[in-house]
Amino acid sequence: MRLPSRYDPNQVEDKIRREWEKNPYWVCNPCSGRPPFSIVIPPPNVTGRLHLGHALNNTLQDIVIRYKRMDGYEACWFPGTDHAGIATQNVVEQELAREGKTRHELGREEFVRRVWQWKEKYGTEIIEQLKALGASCDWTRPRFTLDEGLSRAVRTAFVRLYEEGLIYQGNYLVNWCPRCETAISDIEVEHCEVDGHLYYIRYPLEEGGHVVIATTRPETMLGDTGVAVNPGDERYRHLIGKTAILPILERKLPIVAAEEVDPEFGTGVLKITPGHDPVDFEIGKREGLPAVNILNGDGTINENGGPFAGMDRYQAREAIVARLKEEGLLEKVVPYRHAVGHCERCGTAVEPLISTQWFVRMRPLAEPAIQVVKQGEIRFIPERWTKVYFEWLENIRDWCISRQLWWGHRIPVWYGPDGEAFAAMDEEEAQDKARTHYGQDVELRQDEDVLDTWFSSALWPFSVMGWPEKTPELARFYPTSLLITGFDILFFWVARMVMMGLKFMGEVPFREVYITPLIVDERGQKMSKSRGNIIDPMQVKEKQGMDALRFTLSHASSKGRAWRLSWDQLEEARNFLNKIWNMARFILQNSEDLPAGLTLAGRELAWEDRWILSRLARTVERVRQELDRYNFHLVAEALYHFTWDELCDWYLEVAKVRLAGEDREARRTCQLVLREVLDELLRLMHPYMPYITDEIWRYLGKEGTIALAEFPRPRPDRIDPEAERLFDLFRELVTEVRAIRAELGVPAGAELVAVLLGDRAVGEKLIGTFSAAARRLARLSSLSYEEDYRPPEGVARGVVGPFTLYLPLAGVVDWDAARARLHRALEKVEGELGKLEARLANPEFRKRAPAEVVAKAEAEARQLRARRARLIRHLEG
RNA sequence: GGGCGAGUAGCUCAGGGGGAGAGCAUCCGGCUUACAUCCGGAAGGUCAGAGGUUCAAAUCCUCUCUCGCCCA
Repeated sequence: MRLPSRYDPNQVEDKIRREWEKNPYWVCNPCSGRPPFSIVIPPPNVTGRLHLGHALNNTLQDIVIRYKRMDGYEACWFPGTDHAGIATQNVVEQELAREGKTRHELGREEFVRRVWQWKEKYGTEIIEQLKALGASCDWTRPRFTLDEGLSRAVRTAFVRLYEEGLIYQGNYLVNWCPRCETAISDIEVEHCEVDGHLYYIRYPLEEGGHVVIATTRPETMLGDTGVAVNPGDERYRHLIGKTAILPILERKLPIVAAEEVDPEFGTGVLKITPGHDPVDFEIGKREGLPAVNILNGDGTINENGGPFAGMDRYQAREAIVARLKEEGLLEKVVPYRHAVGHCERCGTAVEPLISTQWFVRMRPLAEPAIQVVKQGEIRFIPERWTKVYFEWLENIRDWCISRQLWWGHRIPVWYGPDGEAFAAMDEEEAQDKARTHYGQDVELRQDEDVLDTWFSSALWPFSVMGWPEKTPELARFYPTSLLITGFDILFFWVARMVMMGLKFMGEVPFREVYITPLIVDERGQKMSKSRGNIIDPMQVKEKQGMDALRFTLSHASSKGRAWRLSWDQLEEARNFLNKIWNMARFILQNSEDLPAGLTLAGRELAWEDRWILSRLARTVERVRQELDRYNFHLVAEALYHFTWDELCDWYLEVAKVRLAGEDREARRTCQLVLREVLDELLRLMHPYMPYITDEIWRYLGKEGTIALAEFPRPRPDRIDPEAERLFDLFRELVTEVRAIRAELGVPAGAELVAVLLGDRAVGEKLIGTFSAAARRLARLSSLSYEEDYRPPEGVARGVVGPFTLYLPLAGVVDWDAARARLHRALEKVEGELGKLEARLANPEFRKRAPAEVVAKAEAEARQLRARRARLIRHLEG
């Protein structure tokens, strides 16, 4: 068995992946007897390529699902993709634009066909990348939010909500994106601070004189139908009930009182534009002021804009300002920074616009969604997200679900000749309903609009399992066990799934929600194309491998909202993989001659065997515990520490003594322990680093994939404090010798004699057990315990636990350095002892602190005093 | 305006009542046949600041400062 001395993930990962794909390892069986554990994937957009956000949450999902699968659960991870209405339509429109065409030229049917083509071509790319990441989804059941079954789920949900009065149509002010030419929901609007201007405009009064009104959007004055002041504002109270004249258009504007007016803003007088401002819309409704729409869907001024009709909204702004200036009605313009809403998808400034849209009534759905979390039926991790969830749901507004797009679920509503609406599963059913309503057959036409993508996503946890059919999957795997996603879609998706799950399934969609942080670059900035700071997961795969990426990403589960990723960290993970590879290589090479069928049972273990098995048992416990708490980073740390600092740095080094020794049986025992530890450690690490562990697993001569092997179980019988104490002493001895050598400038090759003095029983046991190992690791020609030792001239002294260590070094060494070293050690001991003694001298401490804390402090103080005494003696000698 | 998060070694971050940890970087020494993607050693911190609670605070509470995010 010749393994390369460097681990090359590119050689391994694709090979293992093909192996996984040839076999039905991840296929789950809803009828097995195992306890179920299920996750639905946050469906990535079909427009997408895998980015680090995907890589992160899918790595974590995969870690959990692999863990549960190995631990005996029927673990099912449901995969799929999202049709992503606006985003996908946009990319296809861009493609058309390059051909010099628009979707309108193509027509709806042809355009939708183009999008499907696009989806077929690119929609699988991200799935391929997820597979490359190692995601062990049940790939035999991929779903797409626009496929036949899910479309049926969407129509079913819509019709039911409509029939219960939870969906309604209305003419309201919505957020309109003039570039996408569709309505979008409140949470699809991103507010960003923008440097603009505040324009102070004179509005003449009918009775003479004028009021000055400040606005950031002067073009909206074309839609003004009133003026408002705060009723408590002394300056303007006399104007209430009077009339102002709109400049340019000369419309009469009643002056009304409104509490909403902030006397501090601008001049304290507000123009009322019910057609283009949410606050004004409310005031207008209350005061009976008409709403005038001045905009076309593309952001140009419509026929209500008088002389400005046809201009773009920003052109119109300039033209209006120029005109006002001409007429002497512009008092001043001052720079002003304010928040402007932008379309989340395309970045265009959105316009509030009145239009007829479909809405979901949210209050009745939100209330139960709040309750289930309050009652603990769903738990957020980290817990603080619960509050964010509540705050949104408690202040929820109705959800605008219609979109003026062509790509998506067409709204299942048909209109009769008089505009009567019939929501139905299909046209036939709509006809039936219409017939009943009208008493005769009439011509129906279907609503042109499609539904917000998130409407279908909200049904995902049960629609992927076949709802509205009653399927075995639903019976077995709903509610799902866990959802892992980013906080950016807490409102868009998580909250809505809870509402819809409760509504249609009568049960929460998941028990736990793990919220991941956002990944940013090493300087803490968002990764973006424009910044050029993107780390591409597929590039990482090539350079360091997916296991390295996964291991690095698993560190992200800390407390913050943002987590910095750098190439340095990826390199660290790559080094770790190389370490694992070489550790395995060492074990394999040194146990090639191990006869099959030998086991550890009945063999007498060496102290170091007991130590490593004890450490491994503790690591297993820790890993299970932290995995169960989703402390992914602590698991990673435990794996790293055990593998590198305990197994490689100490156990393997000590094992070399027996491996190279004459004692055949001792050698066999050592080989068996090495194999045992490797076997168990690989299984323990598998969810984190599936490729390398599966590869090594095969070299161990195991059947099948490690992914279906048993996850290590707790072994309290292997925990061995006595072995740990003795081994710690051994490590301290070796470390002390090494430190003295290094600090005193002993040539690296020189072999030294070492003598220990102190507790006899322990000393003899230590040396009897670890003499050969200590000699090897500390480069000693001899190591002895002596009762009665008279140190010669030129001896270096050290302290090891309860022992004094002597290293005769005549002529080899820098004695000033030796003294300096002892001085530093003494200072450190005295510092620690001083603090400890002060604590112990405090009667309150003795009275109030737990007994074991006091006892521990006393023991430590004793040890420190002994250590100090020896150090002082050494300095004197 | 309201809320949340972060501030610990030069850098990236763990730790969250019993006295400070890792990786990288730095310095010194090593190709010791698993690994130089390595090995051994060292140096480096009044845990943002100020109060408080406690026998005991990086850790809990209050306030302040800096940065980031979310909601209005």
